[in-house]
Amino acid sequence: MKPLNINDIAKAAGVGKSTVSRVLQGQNHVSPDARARIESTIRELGYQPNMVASGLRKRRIQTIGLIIPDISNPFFPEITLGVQQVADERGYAVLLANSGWSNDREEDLVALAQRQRLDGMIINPVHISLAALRAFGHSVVVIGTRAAYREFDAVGSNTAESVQLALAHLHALGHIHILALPGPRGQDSTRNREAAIYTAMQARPDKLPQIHYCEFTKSGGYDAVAALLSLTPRPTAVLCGNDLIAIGMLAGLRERGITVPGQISVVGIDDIELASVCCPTLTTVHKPKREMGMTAANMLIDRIEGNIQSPPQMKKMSTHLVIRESTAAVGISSG
Amino acid sequence: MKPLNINDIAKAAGVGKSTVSRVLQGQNHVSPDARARIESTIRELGYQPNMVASGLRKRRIQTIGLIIPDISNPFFPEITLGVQQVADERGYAVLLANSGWSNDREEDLVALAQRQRLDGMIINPVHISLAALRAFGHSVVVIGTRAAYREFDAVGSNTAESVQLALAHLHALGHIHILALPGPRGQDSTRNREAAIYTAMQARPDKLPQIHYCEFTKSGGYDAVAALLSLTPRPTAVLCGNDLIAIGMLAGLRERGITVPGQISVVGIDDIELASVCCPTLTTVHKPKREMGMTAANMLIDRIEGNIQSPPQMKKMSTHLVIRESTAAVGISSG
DNA sequence: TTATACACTGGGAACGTTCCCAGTGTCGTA
DNA sequence: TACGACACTGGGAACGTTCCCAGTGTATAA
Repeated sequence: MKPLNINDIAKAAGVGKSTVSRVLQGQNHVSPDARARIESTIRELGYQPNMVASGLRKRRIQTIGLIIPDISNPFFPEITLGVQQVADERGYAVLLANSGWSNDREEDLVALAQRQRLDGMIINPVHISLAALRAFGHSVVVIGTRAAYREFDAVGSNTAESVQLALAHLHALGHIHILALPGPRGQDSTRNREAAIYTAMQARPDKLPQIHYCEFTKSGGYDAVAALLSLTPRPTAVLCGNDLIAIGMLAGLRERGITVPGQISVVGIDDIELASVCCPTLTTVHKPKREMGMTAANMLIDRIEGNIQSPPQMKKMSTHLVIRESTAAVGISSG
Repeated sequence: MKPLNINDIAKAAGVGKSTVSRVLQGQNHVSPDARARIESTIRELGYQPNMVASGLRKRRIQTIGLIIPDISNPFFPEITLGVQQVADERGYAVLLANSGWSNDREEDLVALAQRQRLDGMIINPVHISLAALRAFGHSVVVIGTRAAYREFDAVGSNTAESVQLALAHLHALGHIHILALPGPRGQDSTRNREAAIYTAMQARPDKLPQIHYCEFTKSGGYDAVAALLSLTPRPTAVLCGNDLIAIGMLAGLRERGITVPGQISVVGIDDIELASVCCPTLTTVHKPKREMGMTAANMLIDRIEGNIQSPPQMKKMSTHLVIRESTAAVGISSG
């Protein structure tokens, strides 16, 4: 009924519980004979050590938290896979939670992580306060490049570079009237993208893209079509804050019979798998999502295991442009 | 340095630790005065109870496991969201792990769940043995409708119905030469789909679809195009085991200049979000993924909390056909 | 021979909760 | 007044590990 414990094994193997514990932890100072006897007993009885008890004593539960906004956004499963792969290799389990872009949920989840005494946490923060994040009291790695969180380790993609690549591509194709959809108004990642736009356009401030705000979702992009069509002169290209927005926009444009890239070029950011399948296939800026997850997990576990005492560092992964069908040179007929 | 514990709170509030514990657990037999003092002390000092210690004593850690093959398959994030929503509402956290379709990983993960003393587990099994699943020793809910696991609670979609709907649709459009891609050879879910095909075709066993095996992935569908083209007479329609296969097939057909649905009709199963975005948009059988996840979580937590003592039950969620652009009546020119 | 080092061993305390139980006080009723 | 019922209280044992430490034995060096 009750699962076996270390004493049962000790008795069955005719040794003390300390010796069993040493074997479980792979320590020395155990005679080959005792070790063999213990190991075979464990196998025979199918004993699985209780990590809850061990966690209580060691203050290490071999589990990290991963808090993301929304696992159904295809950007995040890739991050998750990267995190899990490394966590797994290094002996950690991953507790996954979705904040649903809500501040309250984010703070609740961090409090939960604290109660669960997780060894560390990787979070893609949306609104959460520094105070709440500090209260966690263990190592934290932030996903994203937001200055507000600079006191924590972070891994993100180079937003400035992504936006720069996308805009340069559109400029090279002759696009001057551009609409930018950097994300929802008032969110940090939106501001990052806007800032990147200004930086990229320093040389020609007269040709700044128009800005329109929308959610980071398919329907956000879909709804933005109306805004696009109300502008005069009508933009010939759209720079979308992520691929989901771009895909929503493609759907909206198709519905209205506007051809892409014939009448309007569309470029996304992220390079989710969908981007290579939608119609037309999407020109976008590739982010190394899997690698970002792996890096985050490695940074976190290095901290947890004390391999790093240095000040917090931010790793910016580099990005590259993937040219597909959704962009083309600005045409003569555009109306 | 060291986090607060229940004794610190007891001392600060001038009561015994038992009383604090009672407040934390929302029990009676605490005077309003003491309760108020304790609650304000907790808030003031920012105390978060240690769920590891509590878990050790209560043998309940308020965490369930979710083991799926691959979170990057868009079918699973939806399941995950459903599970998490319910788990969250009912006070449980979710430990997520990917088996990567590997038997060894599956067994490792179940052993991990056992060591972590998770309260229960939801698993979409691929190959895992009953023995390994039984060894877990806590409640298990299986995702899928596979007979082998009938000793556990299960929630799945009605495969027979899905296949029946898809085939009926193709028949109604006049398709007789059909290729079916039920999944990878030798996997139970593949066999389920095949069985469903035979059942659906009982009335006209002479017109059984051709069968070709492939992975449940985009590239599985992509590679299957070659097999499709080698058949004579060439099938006019393809029934794909899931939407990813269908989308891979669409990509492969487009590359070879074969029009869909002009020359070949394609139908999928799952209705992932991608299906409404790809080109042409995909006719498919809708599965209530989110609801399946919610149901699984509710069944599991009911078991954990002992609300159900009844024999294992299987819930089959019903499905429905979503007709989009990828299917049409069989044409005159098909070569 | 003796001292020192070190591999090996097992018992007990500690981790932070929850639960059991025994003890106090108050109230209503016989 | 005496008594049971019951709200409230706090101390100690228990959950299953890990770590500390003291103790044994053996080999090596002086």
